[in-house]
Amino acid sequence: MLNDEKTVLSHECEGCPIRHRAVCARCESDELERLEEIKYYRSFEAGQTIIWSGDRMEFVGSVVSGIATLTQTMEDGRTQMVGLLLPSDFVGRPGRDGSPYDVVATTDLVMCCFRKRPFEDMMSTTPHIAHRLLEMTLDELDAAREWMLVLGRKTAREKIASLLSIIARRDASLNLRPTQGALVFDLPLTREAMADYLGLTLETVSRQISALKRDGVIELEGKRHVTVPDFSRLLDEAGDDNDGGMLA
Amino acid sequence: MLNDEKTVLSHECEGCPIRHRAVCARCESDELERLEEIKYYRSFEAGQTIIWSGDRMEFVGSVVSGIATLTQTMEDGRTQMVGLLLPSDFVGRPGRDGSPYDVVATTDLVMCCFRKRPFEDMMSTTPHIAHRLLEMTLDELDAAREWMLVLGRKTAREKIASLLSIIARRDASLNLRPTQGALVFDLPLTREAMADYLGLTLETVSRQISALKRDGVIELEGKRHVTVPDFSRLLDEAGDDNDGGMLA
DNA sequence: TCGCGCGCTTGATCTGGGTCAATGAAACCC
DNA sequence: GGGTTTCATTGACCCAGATCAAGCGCGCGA
Repeated sequence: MLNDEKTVLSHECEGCPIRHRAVCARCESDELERLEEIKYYRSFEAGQTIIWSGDRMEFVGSVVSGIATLTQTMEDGRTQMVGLLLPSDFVGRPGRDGSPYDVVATTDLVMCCFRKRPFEDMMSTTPHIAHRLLEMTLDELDAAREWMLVLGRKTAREKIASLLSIIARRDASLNLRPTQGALVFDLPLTREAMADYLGLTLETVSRQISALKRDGVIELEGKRHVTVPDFSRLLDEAGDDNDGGMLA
Repeated sequence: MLNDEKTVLSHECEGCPIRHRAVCARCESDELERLEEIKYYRSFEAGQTIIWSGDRMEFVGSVVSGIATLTQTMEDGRTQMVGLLLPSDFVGRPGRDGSPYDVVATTDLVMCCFRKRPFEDMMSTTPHIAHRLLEMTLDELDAAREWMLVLGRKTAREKIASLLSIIARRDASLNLRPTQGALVFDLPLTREAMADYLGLTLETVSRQISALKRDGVIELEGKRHVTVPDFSRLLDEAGDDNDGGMLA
């Protein structure tokens, strides 16, 4: 389903939404060149903090491979993850200097970055880049608000199912077992990181995963490898409206 | 405080971020005229639903007076408020047709609207309007993520204090009693609406408000009129970093 | 090969906030 | 002025999930 992007690539950068979704299809070649000039890659190791809350951010960019998280922490140590960044997700706040949360690489991570100042200049002179940024920010806002429902009103079991279905949707869409509609994927987060995302403790996460396994909603091989035999069942458990069409 | 609206109507519109923050300072006069052409006002009564989740939205705009909320509901009736719209807040998703949540007027409400299609056209030809939209969307995103911390990790008492401090900041900054740094404001929400915003029940909201009153953090006159004798005390209760500068 | 540490699981117990139910108190309307 | 409605408070009890604590299993370095 993403194959046609390749035809557009000319320079590939798998997972970079600026190039793929906004630039390639519509940019003039000199815009592509200017982007190319301010672009660079950075790698991070699992566990490394990319930006501390309050730090100046010198770049915007997007995740190419691996997982990053946005995390807020209270003085007494309580932490809440406020964003989960999977490949192709955008990081950065054009027009703002600081980051209001920690950005952490939870797995080994590669990012495709653009130097911030020149990127902002391009943005202000290239309407469709600005437009794409707005699109992406609206997507993030929708995701944040959906997550507010999860945090505020769902039970622990529903929270786990919600998280699994999000990861499944994003991560497993290519690993679909087409013969039977089962999804297979690896959990990219520790139990503790899941707890931080879900507003739970790691013990509760562990218990609820065990419960979902016991009830046949998921199958586990090792601690991280998940098979979802029936995705709509998982959506039911998540309490989501399941209009069924999603995997059609 | 909004009386001057009348004097201003032909041009300025108190509480409209498009005109005030983005357009007036930087727009050419023909842009102002075009905006004027597609602008209109709408009034709603307390309790009225402005847009149902899934509905097509024909306008974008901003709150002039009154309070609106964004609400998500699960099939079984659990509801979570995902946005609180005070005067000057923006409503709308340029580039998108439907609303993913209910928009409800919780008090009598006046909105300043722009017809959506022509507004989008203007946006794509007027970079600084697009830029302002991005700014506002980033603000909303920050607010949503801050609220995720509230929902996921704070206690009931901290949640109430957080909500009060947000309303105080927005609503009471003009009603400051300068002699003593006390803040006075009216709660614009029922206990139930507060509960929906905070991921609590209305009983818990009521109990915690009583507790804050008993402990002298707030004073109540009637059910809705609040005095905060010491704002930094309230911030402490909210668990927020209180760097003190806010009211300086 | 052993031991050590980290990620995870599971059990026992505790508690914050939910649930259910009764009462109070304004506002409003005959 | 009394009845109805809506919003809020308060009490008694309960339970989902937190907390505290004990192991398990696997990878890794010596």
